[in-house]
Amino acid sequence: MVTIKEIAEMAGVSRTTVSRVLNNSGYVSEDARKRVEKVIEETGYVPSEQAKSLRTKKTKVIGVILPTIQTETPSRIVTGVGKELSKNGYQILLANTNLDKQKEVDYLDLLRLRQVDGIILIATNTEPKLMEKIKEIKVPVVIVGQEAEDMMYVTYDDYHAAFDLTSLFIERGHQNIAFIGVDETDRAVGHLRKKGFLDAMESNGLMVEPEWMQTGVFDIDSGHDAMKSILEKSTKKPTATIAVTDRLAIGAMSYLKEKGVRIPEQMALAGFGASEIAKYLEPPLTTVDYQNEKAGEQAAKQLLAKIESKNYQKQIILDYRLIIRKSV
Amino acid sequence: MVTIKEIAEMAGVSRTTVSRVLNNSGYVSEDARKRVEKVIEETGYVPSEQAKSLRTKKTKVIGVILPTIQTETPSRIVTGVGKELSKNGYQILLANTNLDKQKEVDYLDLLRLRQVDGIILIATNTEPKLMEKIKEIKVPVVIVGQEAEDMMYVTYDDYHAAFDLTSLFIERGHQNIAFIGVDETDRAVGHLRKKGFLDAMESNGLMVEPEWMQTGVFDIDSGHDAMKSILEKSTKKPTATIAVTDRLAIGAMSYLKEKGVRIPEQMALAGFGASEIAKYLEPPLTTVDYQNEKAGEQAAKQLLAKIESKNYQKQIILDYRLIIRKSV
DNA sequence: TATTTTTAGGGAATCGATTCCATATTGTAG
DNA sequence: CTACAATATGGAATCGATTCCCTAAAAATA
Repeated sequence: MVTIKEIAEMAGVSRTTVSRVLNNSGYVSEDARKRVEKVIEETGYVPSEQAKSLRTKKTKVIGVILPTIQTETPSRIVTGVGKELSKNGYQILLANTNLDKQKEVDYLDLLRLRQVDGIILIATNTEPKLMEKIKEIKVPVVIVGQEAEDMMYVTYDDYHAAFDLTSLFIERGHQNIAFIGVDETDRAVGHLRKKGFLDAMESNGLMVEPEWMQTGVFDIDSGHDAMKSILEKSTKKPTATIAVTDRLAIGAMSYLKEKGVRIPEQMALAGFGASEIAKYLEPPLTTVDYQNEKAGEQAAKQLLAKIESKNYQKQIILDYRLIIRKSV
Repeated sequence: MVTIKEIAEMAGVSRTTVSRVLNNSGYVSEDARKRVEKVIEETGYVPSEQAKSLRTKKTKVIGVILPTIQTETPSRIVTGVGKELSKNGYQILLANTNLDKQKEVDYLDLLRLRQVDGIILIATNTEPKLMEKIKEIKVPVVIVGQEAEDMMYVTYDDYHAAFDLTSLFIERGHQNIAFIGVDETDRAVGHLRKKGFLDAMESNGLMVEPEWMQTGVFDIDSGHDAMKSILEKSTKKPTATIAVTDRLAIGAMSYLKEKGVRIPEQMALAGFGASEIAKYLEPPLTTVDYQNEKAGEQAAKQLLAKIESKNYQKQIILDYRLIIRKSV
């Protein structure tokens, strides 16, 4: 591996001059510049990022913390982040928590030690422990998917998306609507989507039976089980169900099919997340598209702007789009 | 950020001694060690990875090159890689090619410049340009998902998996079997799975009409289109179809449903990859499970062994498992 | 007791860049 | 013809660790 020192010797100049050519800074004569450039060309020299970052305190690496890489939402976000970063010569250091909340906190520390220039946190919660750590580490952090006071974030309008989706069901004549949610420590998915649903129901003067409100985790089976609970436990049967993720909806759908319940005639169904498969289900699933890739791009863009001390938007709430298919 | 120099001053020793305590090397008196440890404890000092790697030429970072993060196979592999690496204090630098072959080559260079200790390449091909670059960069590289002479790799027994799956259809009485493949530059998925299929057919004395062999790309729609071609173009109609990925199978399934073709009565169907959704399709899809996460773990394990000059297995071919469901 | 070996610890070089500061040369305004 | 600014370049310090080499004291051996 050739170093700046050797380039300097070969070009008959000092390391300083080579550095000036590299960084386009200071005064360098046309003659010297040519010689240095020629040697660089010939040797294929590329400066060591290690050495550079030791001196400059910049690594051109962004840490990305995510709960799992195996579901579509985070994958798409990372794709967006990656595209934007690579355009700007940055790279991603990946930290996968495998859904372990404690690790979200731990990785913040670890990434700081790795001297990343910034962190993108695809968050599952906004608990105080996590928020405090973010403030403590003094590395710019952008949260994706959750709102949090004082923080930089890019998120979705979960409340209104849920409100609109519920309104759609109501417009189509449904009065008894069930809801499959997740734990409310996930403010975005757990709390806001539920609130949007409940407010839409209330503002239309509709009641929600407690048995219609079920809670699952982020997998298909738990959607299946939730649907089962809804149908078995409720006395008044709902005619529609909203699940807060497509996977929960898919699980619900599989239970309905097992029981021979026709969709949407006997039970309308919708999810969130515009998963690829939704379109190919039978019937195709109504869902909400959040443009996760764009969220990732935005997060990266704002983070880089902040890092490079340019103007940036601290908080972004992205739009959503209902994709209405045959399941309603 | 506190440095080794400050720790040395606070503990009343030289940087050398602090370094010795840190690395458990050389002679340090019990007394001095205690003092240094106390100061480290109090300050929460952690040595800079930058500085360390500048000197030692080790970064404890592994580059992972993948074609996309949005499909299950690479995601699972990365999950496995991540688990194994983090156990050993290594981290992942992610390079997403977004299916651009040229970038596979480019990223090898880029990761080398970042001084990664090793690279895991989730490969889509084994073209000479790529293989040459791997040899050129002199960083240990493990290929996942493809076989390649002289290289380190972890892959699957694609040939026999396809052979067995085809045999299963034949055992169940199918004689006319269609095949939805992909481009053969992807040796594993394109070539070997096709060869396994053809050899199984041949060894049972079965003919394959050219119209039964369709080629798609790695998405659902192209499975749909391939199925369409098969049914529209063939004169003798197949009674079963094998698709080389579950997504292609899902596409094929959606076409069949559109046309009211019953599965498996009129057309049996199977895919590869054990995608999560396969189980919830209607009918549940028969598929081949490759244990991708394990492949990722193995790749990481062997790579680290190589890096740390321990014994390692250069080439690993992992087992597979047929998951037989109602679609056959 | 003399000599060798082990233990302990520091000084300084090193890794590969950037950058401050000093110096030399050339150009330009007064 | 000065004086001063602009241009051009290099020496050396710096970033934060590791590590080679050297010295000194303590312990073991002759």
